[in-house]
Amino acid sequence: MASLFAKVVIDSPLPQLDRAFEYSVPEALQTAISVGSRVRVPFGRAAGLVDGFVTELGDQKDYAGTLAELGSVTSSLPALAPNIHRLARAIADRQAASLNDVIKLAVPARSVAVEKRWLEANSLDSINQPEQSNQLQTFKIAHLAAPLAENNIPSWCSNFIQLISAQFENGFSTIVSVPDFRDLAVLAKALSETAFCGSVVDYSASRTNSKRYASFLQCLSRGPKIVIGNRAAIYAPVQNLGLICIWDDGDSSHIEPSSPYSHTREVALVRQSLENCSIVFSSHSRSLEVQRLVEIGYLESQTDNFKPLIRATESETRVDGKAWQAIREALKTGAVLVQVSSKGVSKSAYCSKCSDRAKCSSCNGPIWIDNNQLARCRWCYSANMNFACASCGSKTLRAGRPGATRTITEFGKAFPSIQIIESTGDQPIEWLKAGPKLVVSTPGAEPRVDGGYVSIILLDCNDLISRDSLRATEEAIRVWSNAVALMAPQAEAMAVGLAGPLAKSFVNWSQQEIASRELQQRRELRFPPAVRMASLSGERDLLQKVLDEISGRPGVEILGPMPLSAPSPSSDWRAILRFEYSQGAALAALLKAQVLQATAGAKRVSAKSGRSMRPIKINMDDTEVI
DNA sequence: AGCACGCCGACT
DNA sequence: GTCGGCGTGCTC
Repeated sequence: MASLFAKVVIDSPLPQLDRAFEYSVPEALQTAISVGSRVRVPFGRAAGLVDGFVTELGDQKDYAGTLAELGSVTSSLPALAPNIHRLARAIADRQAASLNDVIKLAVPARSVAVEKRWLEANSLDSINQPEQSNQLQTFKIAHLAAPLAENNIPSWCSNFIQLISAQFENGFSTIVSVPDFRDLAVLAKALSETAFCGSVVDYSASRTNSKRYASFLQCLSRGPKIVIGNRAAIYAPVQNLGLICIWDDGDSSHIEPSSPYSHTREVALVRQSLENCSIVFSSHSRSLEVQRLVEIGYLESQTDNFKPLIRATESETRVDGKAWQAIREALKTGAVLVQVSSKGVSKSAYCSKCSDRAKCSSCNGPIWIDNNQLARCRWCYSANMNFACASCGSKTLRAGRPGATRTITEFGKAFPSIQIIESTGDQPIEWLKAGPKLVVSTPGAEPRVDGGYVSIILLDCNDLISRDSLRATEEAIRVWSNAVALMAPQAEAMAVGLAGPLAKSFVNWSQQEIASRELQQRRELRFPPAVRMASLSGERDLLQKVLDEISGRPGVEILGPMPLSAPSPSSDWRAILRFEYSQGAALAALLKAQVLQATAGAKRVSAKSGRSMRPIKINMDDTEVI
């Protein structure tokens, strides 16, 4: 038998091992091995074997030295398909993370029993092969979905199903990623009534390991699939991908909370370009990232022609007369939703005259009132002693207002005979039957009600837009819009305490205009997504060492570093890097190399001091910092 | 991460 | 003369 060589990626969190190692494949293993197989190999001076995936097979070796022999083939199954390997590599590079960080998201743990059962029904050569022929004309769309449902199927679902159907009939698969399990339930139900319901793969999170592995294998079996799930679904190993659908990309559940800190939207865009498929971002309001892609001509904007009935009332009291009246009227016929902002303590500073968010005089970062009552920038840590408002010139600050603390008891007193239901993030209610009832809910936890709410009251509007985040307006519009989408067709929504141009645009459902205006502001202030912002955090000296190597790079601005909590020798520090999109790839590579070098040299320092050494954390798109 | 290689201080 | 300290570097 001819000689065979395998390149293997090792399962290790170490960034210095983030590359392929080459092994010779002993004759006995040559028939079992394929690209993507799980294998075990000898590595370094470790006593046993370590796990890895085969990424390449060939009859020539590249490595100049002597090769070790591959230890064993755990499973012939191509668990790391070439397209998923390419995607994972690209995401790791973009996020300055390791391939293994991404593989952990993309490839579920193996379940021997599930795999055995699958192999009995599907032979290995029945696995779909990639094909690019007969692809429908591709499209890249940003879709503003009507806040409407017909027969309890939201318009965004029907729209997705139409697109999925065209792909399916042509033999191509679709991946749909949604942020919320309620959205997933709605979509799954709508899909269950289609002709292709048998090809739907539930790829959702929060299931047992064996179920996840079963769904993973289902994606590999013959025929087009419709994969629906949360973040991880974007890595589903389908081999004939025609379309990616992303619902509500503004929802922060689309962000991976640990390394590689990727966003489903960005992973989707990378996969779309690698596999040359179509992509649709659909939502009720538009995220500024998608709006940017529209404005640079990458996505084509599409808007459903429907305008919900919305009134905005300027009000000093939390629930004004008009709102009471609307609730009372609506309760005669059906369910009423009252959206309240969740309680919270705010430390951000505002101009006391015009209520604009206070911004740092040197870098435009958000100003907070720290524990010593000093107005400090959250980004560059400079003290803003001589604050002057950028909008009105006023020189006085005020701390943000604390969240409202009213309870639903006041509604109970006002409507003693009515059923009152509370739904919050901690204890969400999912579905309700139609009929008179008052539902009080925090944003994102609104129960769905059969036939829709007959009235929706958005309270605390002003609180929501003055939250401790520069994304507050974008997020407020998103949660209001998603609430409005739960209304019955002829119903009316009321936004209490909302005034000015934002109120006007929202009432007119001018979603694109709102996003466009907000994005223009971000451009002027050089905030994401007009630019990108990465955060680097870790031990102060180490961090400084890395920053020294980055400083002076064109197109990259360093803000900080500053302590993350009260300064102490052990507390972590954080610096923010503001950079242009064009700098992304080079900066990620540089950061990864520099962090590796700095932490390698620092090992002995921390060994002497007795402190355990934590590596520097790189988040290439930290949305928390704004 | 492990683990060995390598070059300077107190022991049979 | 050597045992062992941990700083350095590599792992196909």
